[in-house]
Amino acid sequence: MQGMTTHFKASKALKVKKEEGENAPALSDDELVAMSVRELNQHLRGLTKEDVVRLKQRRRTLKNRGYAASCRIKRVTQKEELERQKIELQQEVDKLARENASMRMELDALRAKYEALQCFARTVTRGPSGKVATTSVITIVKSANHSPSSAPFSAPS
Amino acid sequence: MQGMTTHFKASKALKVKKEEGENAPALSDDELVAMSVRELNQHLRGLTKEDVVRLKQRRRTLKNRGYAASCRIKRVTQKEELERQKIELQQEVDKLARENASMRMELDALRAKYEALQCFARTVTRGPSGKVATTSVITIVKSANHSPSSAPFSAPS
DNA sequence: ATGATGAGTTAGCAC
DNA sequence: GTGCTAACTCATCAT
Repeated sequence: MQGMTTHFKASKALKVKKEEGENAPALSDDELVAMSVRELNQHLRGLTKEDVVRLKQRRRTLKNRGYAASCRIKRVTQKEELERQKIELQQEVDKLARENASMRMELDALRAKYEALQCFARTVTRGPSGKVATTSVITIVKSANHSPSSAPFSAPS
Repeated sequence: MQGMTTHFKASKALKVKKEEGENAPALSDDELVAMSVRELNQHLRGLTKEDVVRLKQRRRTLKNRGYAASCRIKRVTQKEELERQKIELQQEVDKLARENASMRMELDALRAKYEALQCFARTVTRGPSGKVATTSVITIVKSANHSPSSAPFSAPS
């Protein structure tokens, strides 16, 4: 709109101090925006009504510039946060899916082991002559059990 | 200047103010921004160099206004998309977690059933006198099996 | 008064 | 030239 305050960062230009006869302290943007209301009022003494209004408006504009920057930062932060959470959830999905697959295999293996043992139990309970049954269940168990840690049951001594 | 209305294939209708000696068609913003370059050049005939520049600049500004709007729409759309995906992933996590818990219970139940059967198999194979063993495994099975569909194994008839 | 945000403007990049 | 986007300004709302 009006060609004012282009984006240059005046960093503490203290060329003109608060000397006595000087009424224009030439406040930098940083100084003006960081000033408290009470400090501002001290700088406002001896200025025309128009200058007061102009200075206050400049302060407001500078503040707004900062608010706009915060707003943009907040926006990108929230977006990054969403993306972070999304990745986190995706990892959790992967982890649970892996656990799930692993458990499914374990379940299948156990079911197989169980059915093998069930088969053996049937033969044993049906035919009381246990010698052949014992031999056959050992064979079944060796083919069904893939984990060496847990034998389906102790072989009879 | 007003006699060249032979090109009626122009997209927008010719407005008023074309009759008098005024050669400013008073393009609306919508017309100007929707115009093709070729159409624009036709409207540029007989204008000052300054007016040409001004009109082109106005067109650019109007275009930019539209771009800014698209940019904002895109921004909120992407954010909504992220939130949608996040909800979707959360639902998937919940579903997998439920499946997981269910399978864990199934696994525990099966392990218990298996151990009961294993126990029974040991007693049967160790002591060949099968009468007491048969009775005891039936008792164990009744306490460990919670699903009525699958009995651990058929009770001996 | 202060802070936040939608919309419009400008500068500047990429194609 | 066209489209996009960061930064800025302004209007407007809420506190």
